[in-house]
Amino acid sequence: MVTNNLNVTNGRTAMSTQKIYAPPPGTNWSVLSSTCPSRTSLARIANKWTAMVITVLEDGPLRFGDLRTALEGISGKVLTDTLRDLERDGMITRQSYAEIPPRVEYELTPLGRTLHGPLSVLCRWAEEHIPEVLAARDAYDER
Amino acid sequence: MVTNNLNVTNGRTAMSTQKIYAPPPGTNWSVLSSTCPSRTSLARIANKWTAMVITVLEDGPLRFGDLRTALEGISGKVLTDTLRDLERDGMITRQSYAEIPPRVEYELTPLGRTLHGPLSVLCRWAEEHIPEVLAARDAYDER
DNA sequence: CTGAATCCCATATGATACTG
DNA sequence: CAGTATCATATGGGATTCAG
Repeated sequence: MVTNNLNVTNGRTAMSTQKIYAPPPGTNWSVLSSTCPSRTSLARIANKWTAMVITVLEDGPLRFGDLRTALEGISGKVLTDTLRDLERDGMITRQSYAEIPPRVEYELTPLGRTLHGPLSVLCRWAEEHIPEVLAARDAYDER
Repeated sequence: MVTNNLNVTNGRTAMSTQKIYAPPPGTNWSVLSSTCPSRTSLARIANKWTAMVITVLEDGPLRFGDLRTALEGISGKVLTDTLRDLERDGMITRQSYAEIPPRVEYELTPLGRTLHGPLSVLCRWAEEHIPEVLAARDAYDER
């Protein structure tokens, strides 16, 4: 199941969006506030699989199996859950074709595309700084 | 306990770092590869609490209690675990003062500081796009 | 055969009580 | 104050089974 692990009362319609999410007077209304809905959003995007999915989808739509191959090692369930969460949050679209064998394609939405830059930066950071991180781990564990 | 949830054989010393993490010939050696150590790194940084901790620490060292206050809603245990993981990976330093009452300060390392930009971008993205995300959720759930 | 739901376990996270 | 210990629960994730 796709659960919403967040301690926030959902807003209602898209129309009233701006009003609902305005900070109460005198409140620091940021991702740091436990009552701010943006935390739900941060939890979704600051996530290992999300980062990889968005990064991989940049080059165009991919079907389920291709994503699974690209994201070496992800299980079917986790990929399904991740994709559904991303679809729900408006980051990707899901296009199912009535064919045999079945074909389902996932594609970045404009919103999702705005996330690609930031997330790919993160992926690159991870790749570029492994040596330093692993060295730090070695040093730390040696004590 | 602080666990390492990763499927990677640790490298050995900092000296041999460059050799060990060179990709086997013909391999796409990226964060997408399940055998690439950078995944361990990505898992740590692409994380809700990590993003918030690094973001908050940018303005200078903070002590445990201040961090806990700033990161509204985090439990002591989780904050401890998160900080220890970040320290192990060389992102922050921990300075303990022999005073009563005790004082412990956490500070970004140069390595950690290189992460601040990318992660704060993510936090800001979350803050700026909540309306769109919540609207998308509304639309999705309405079906 | 592809995509995804189900079952089940490991881990992550959180609340609470306790200590130097 | 800054943790640790313990316990309870939520979530992540893999193996398997199911559906079209």
